[in-house]
Amino acid sequence: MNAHALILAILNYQEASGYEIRKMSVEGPYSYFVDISYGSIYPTLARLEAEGFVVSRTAQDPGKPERKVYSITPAGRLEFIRALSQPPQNDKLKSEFLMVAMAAEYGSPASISRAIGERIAFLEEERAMIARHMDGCSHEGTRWVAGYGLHMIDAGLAYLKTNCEALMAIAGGANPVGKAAE
Amino acid sequence: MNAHALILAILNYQEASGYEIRKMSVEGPYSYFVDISYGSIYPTLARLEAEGFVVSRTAQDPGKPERKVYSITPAGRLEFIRALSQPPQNDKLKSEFLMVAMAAEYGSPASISRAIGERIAFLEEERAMIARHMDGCSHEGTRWVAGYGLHMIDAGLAYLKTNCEALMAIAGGANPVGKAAE
DNA sequence: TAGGCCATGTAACCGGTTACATGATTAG
DNA sequence: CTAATCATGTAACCGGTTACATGGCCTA
Repeated sequence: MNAHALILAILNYQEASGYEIRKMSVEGPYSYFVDISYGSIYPTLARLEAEGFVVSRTAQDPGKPERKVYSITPAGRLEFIRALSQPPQNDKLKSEFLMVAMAAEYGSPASISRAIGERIAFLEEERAMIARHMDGCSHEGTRWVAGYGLHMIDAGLAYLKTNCEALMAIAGGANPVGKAAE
Repeated sequence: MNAHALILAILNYQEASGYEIRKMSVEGPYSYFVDISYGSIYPTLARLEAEGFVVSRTAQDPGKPERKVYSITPAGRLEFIRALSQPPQNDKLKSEFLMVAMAAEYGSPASISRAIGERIAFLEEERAMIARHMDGCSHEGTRWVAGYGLHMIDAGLAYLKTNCEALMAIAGGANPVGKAAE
């Protein structure tokens, strides 16, 4: 899922400015499984417009800077569907937490406990965000995906809560720094 | 988790050649949450050696090409622990499947059903791989992480199996191509 | 009046992938 | 004889991030 396809996907359902697209990818319903920043949004929007997949108009709300609101064209919708119909790549998970957990023996119980605590806090925050998006949203596909997200986050939280002591016990083992420096 | 830290993490537990490191990141116990290819492994190994974090020796097994086996140095271990002690970044999930699911209304029931089927197959394969790594492995951190992986995969499979009909029902709705091209 | 949010955009950089080049050995 | 696996490495490219530049409005 590159910027190209993601932006098309968003604009397929609503028109938006670059700023709003970025917000959606960070705080919005897409944030669970995508990520994108200004540095790729604005150039991509310009390219999509040059290719005829989106068009822009300027909008001005009183007391706010001028916005460039992009909307998808018929060609863009076709392109979106084309992108959708390609066999999806397998999910890619990048987790530093799991790396840290794997090497728990090199952390102190305190640092591991902090890492777990922070992770639980993060997951609960994310859960709340998804739940917030879910009610008030009537789009079925979005609700299905949000349901998936909630389910997975709950599973993660459950594992963390029932196994945090086990992980801290690993951390409490030998003196790893000494071991590492031997 | 960049190549630098990942390679250090692997070499912290065992010596390995670039080829083996790549295998581990694709088929091995690390594959669940990292990914890396030759094009970044070999240059990174060279850099790590120049920096004194790893050393290499050449090994030759009869009937096989010569290998360059890398092992971590005390400085490398310190560097590994340093990397570990930095606050872990939040997980990043990239999922094209979820994007496709979200836009299920633009797919046919058949294509959605195929996507779900392929995903289930993939998850089951991954599950088997993790389970395979888990027994026969006595390293506690690895087992904890593998347990996490199994737990999450099971959660994903459960959601998919109980909600696949719902998703296909979305796909079976309107005539999306006509809608898209209108 | 300082900081935060709105809003757009660029340039430098970076981490990584893809594809290629090379070559030996083994199994079918 | 062919394909697969083992094994190392490079070069071109790419997608993306980070940091910067700019500026107006609103709130504390």
